[in-house]
Amino acid sequence: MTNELEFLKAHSLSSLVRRELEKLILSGEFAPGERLNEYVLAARFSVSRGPVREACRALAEKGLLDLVPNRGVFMRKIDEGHAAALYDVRAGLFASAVRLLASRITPEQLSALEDLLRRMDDAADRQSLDEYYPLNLEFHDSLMRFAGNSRLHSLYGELIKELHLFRERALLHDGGLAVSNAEHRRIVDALRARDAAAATEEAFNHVLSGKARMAIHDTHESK
Amino acid sequence: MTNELEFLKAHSLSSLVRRELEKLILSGEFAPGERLNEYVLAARFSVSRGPVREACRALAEKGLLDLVPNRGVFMRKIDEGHAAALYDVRAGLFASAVRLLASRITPEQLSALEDLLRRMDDAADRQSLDEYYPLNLEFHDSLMRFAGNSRLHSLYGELIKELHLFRERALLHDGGLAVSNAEHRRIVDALRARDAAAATEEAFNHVLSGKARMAIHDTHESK
DNA sequence: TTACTGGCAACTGTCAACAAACCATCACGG
DNA sequence: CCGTGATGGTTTGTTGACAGTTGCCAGTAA
Repeated sequence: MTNELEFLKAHSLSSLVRRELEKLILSGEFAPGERLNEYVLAARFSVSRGPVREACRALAEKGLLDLVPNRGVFMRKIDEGHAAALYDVRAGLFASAVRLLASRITPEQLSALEDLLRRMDDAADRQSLDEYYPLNLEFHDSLMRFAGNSRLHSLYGELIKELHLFRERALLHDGGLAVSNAEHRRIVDALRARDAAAATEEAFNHVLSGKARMAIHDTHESK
Repeated sequence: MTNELEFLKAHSLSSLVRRELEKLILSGEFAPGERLNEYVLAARFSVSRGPVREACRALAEKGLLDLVPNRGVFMRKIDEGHAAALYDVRAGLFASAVRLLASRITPEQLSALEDLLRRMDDAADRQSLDEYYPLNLEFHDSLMRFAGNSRLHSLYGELIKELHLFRERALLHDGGLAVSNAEHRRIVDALRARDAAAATEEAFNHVLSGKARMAIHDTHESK
């Protein structure tokens, strides 16, 4: 039995609302560009508008919501250009984590990654995106965690959440699974060899390949 | 004459307080770990506690303040471990920007960078940290801007602000100026050659050299 | 029909007050 | 003398209400 009172004492109402609202957003409850009514949200969570406002401000700061003065909060609408930019940032963070990890990876971490590789191979053989997807997520998250830099890890997680807002196309088309996992394997191989430069390169290109697989075109920011 | 009403209409009180509070924080007005009284801040800015709370939440989200439930907001205290981690993230973002820039840099951008290099050389010759420091800042900022990814740029800026909280030691000791600028030059050389891999490597190592110059030890996160 | 104006409804921005939590002080008992 | 528990003041968390702004819509004139 989880004691909810204990949870309430540790976290304030604002943070609870924030967590709940974030879940709603990521679950696709609201359409992109849709306006969120503070009053309605407050009623939905049975709190006053204060905590709702604070939660919205926090989520806007994280990039999940747009804030327009005197107009309200809107679901962030991510276009191709933004998604492409986010992918580039993500590639940089991922490559950086892999680079750090190359010099300090342990045998246990290596075997954990190799285990994930095998399971992803199985899923790819079966063309099962439903199996592959969570494993892929865990693979990336493990790498970030192993890098031993919590800030890097959390930054990456926020980026992933933000990218979830952009879901216009399928994440991977069937043929991509094997290709994607082959890239994973090259990263792990470089890590095992403790070749920081090669691992960095493979990691960076892996994310950029993912961007290409999503058919996101690089609209170079004009301004 | 700047019309202040126009400014007030565009930005809400919360955002004004936030901006002002950020300036205070970065100017070193408060000691690390010091507690900020919401009521006092509200009185100082002649507003109610609401906007102050929202501003504090936003700044806490950005990593400048610590938020403890039922206790209040505290100046973020950055220890060596955190600073080291931030430097690693910064290295990743910087290297990533340089990598992106390598394939699209224009002659105008190159000559702008080279101009900064020359001026930094002058400052280094004169051992003038006061001249060198802003130029160094502008050099890094220009690179991030030229990369053409606004998200990368703003993320980097926030990281720099956060690192400002850690000011226990001098930024560069005299001998470091020439060394630092030599690294800058290698980055620009690689960019001119459009050698993405080399530029990435130089950029990453430049930031890590900066970390070493600050004598920040790498306390590998235990957990 | 189209463009403009005035009023209306809804919503956000801000404030002041209430309730709960925390910290320090001090009295009391072992 | 030290540990324990009560007590008061201070500060945060939350609420409800008020004021200002925005966008919509009807109505009128060209």
